Amino acid sequence: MEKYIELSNLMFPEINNTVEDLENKYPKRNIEGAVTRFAPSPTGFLHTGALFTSLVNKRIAEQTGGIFYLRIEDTDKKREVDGSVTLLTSEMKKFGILPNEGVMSDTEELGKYGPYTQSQREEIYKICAKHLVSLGLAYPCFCTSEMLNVTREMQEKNKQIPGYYGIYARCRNISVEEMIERVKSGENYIVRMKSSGSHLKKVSFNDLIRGKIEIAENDQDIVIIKSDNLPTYHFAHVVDDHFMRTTHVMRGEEWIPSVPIHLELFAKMGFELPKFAHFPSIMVQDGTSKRKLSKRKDKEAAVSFFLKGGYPVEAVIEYLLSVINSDYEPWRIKNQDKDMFEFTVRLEKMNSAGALFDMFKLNDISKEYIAKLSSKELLDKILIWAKEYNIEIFNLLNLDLEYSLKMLGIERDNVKKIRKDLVKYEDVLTSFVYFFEQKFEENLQNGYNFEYTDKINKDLVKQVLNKYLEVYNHNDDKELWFSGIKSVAESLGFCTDMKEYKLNPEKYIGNVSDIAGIVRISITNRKNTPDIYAIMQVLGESKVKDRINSCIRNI
RNA sequence: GGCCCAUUGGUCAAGCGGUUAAGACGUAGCCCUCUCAAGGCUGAAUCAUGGGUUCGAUUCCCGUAUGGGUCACCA
Repeated sequence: MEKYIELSNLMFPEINNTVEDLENKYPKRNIEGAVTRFAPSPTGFLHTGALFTSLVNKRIAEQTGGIFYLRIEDTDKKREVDGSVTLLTSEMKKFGILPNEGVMSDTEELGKYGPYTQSQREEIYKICAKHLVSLGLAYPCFCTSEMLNVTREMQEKNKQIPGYYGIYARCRNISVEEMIERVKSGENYIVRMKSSGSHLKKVSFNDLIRGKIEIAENDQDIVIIKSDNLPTYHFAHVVDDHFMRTTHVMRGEEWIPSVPIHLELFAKMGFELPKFAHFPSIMVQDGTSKRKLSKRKDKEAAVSFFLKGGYPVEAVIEYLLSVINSDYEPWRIKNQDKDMFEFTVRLEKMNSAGALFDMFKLNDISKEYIAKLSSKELLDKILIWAKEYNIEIFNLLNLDLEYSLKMLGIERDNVKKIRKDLVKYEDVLTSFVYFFEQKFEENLQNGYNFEYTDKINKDLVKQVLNKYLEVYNHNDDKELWFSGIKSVAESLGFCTDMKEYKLNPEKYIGNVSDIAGIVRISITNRKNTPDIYAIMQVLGESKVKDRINSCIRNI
């Protein structure tokens, strides 16, 4: 026993504090609610799956009146990408899932359980590693990576379970005396946990989503401190989640296979076990099979994809909510006016199979969301978005804010008949090009979109437009406006009654909708638009007349 | 390959031993209509497979298949 203590002092001479000191420094939290966390590696942008994970963690904490904190897991210095923390936190902020403790930005940290960046917690891990060594539960391993590779290859060749365990765990059987000698002599080493498990025995734990999960015990002497003096994920997870007093460890399902390691580590450290929940992955269709959403292959894997395109962040969150608990949608339909966060997320209702990312569904939720906004709210949101992501749209809308507001207000007043053609903010440009003079003219470079037929030829179109100009009165209300269209139709031999036209099409040149269509194209150069009367009202009398006249001249 | 997790329409999924197997997205048709969108109505489409257990299995158990995950001094 004393030899182990000697060894631990030799390995960690600079460490004087004990686990007990840590227990005192980071006392149990005095709150009822769940303490949850999101613990990404700073390897780049915020992944859509990570957004999903942090959303659940945040909701569970908030619903129970707990704490949701952000911890940065930067123990792999090779993979670290500069600026990640700034990106990660700013993207979380945009989606409204900022933590209430931990890393808040690259320069700011909140809370008494820090530091919340793992590379700054070296001493804490060392205290814990030293503790294990002093108890004979961890030991220095002098094996080189070359030796490890040779062993692994041999094991694979012989169809044995690869890894550092049993007889292959060469350094676990070195006598303490020899360990002391070799450490003293300055030999390089890393620290491994001395496993006492057997893969022939099973351990089980309760997963909040999946229920009881039974897996073989861990029997590997896994590395806890690497040669760069930083801990491995497993060790850092156990130490941090204990001393940050996490109550619910909720992460991706890729962690399930390593839970036995964590279980053993918690036990060896004498720490109380947190609750576990493992989320299914968000999948994507790839040919005939599905696979995990991939950073490299899938544009929708990065949350910046939604930000850039101008998906309302609320819509993305609502979509994710509907993936988390499919009863979110019926709830939403019933509770139109409620905030989406009034919906209670239930882990046990979460499906444990991976769900395909459904762009159609997102689009639908997004349309629905935008449709519910007032034109003022919409304009404000688009402006905020455009200022950062699409300066052209920003400038166009700013040309005349009153005008932009009226434009967005078209067919937005009638709740039952509201338009849903905007999926994302970016779409204003394609949907409403013809409202912007310059854009409209650019579009005209390719000519007008008239489709001439035997009956409706260029001359007739001109005739229609000339006649229409005669009856056009900008102050007409919608009904009068339509009778104007009808009168043009009648005078040129077009039918004004749709049913009649359908019955006897041969009697007429065309019907009113052809007349309206001609006017529509002359003003917007589009075959399909929202209510043409409303468009004319927004454009204003002079612009309407200019466009019709210009059309007559140029076709 | 070992181990783990999963499997209800094209997609997300309700269901938790007896149901005409919900709903939403998508899709098809019709209606409405100045076009489109929206809206309304209607339709097509699902329990992976083989064994058990049971009076009765989508539901419980076992095998098979398929898909996913994981087996590092990465997280």
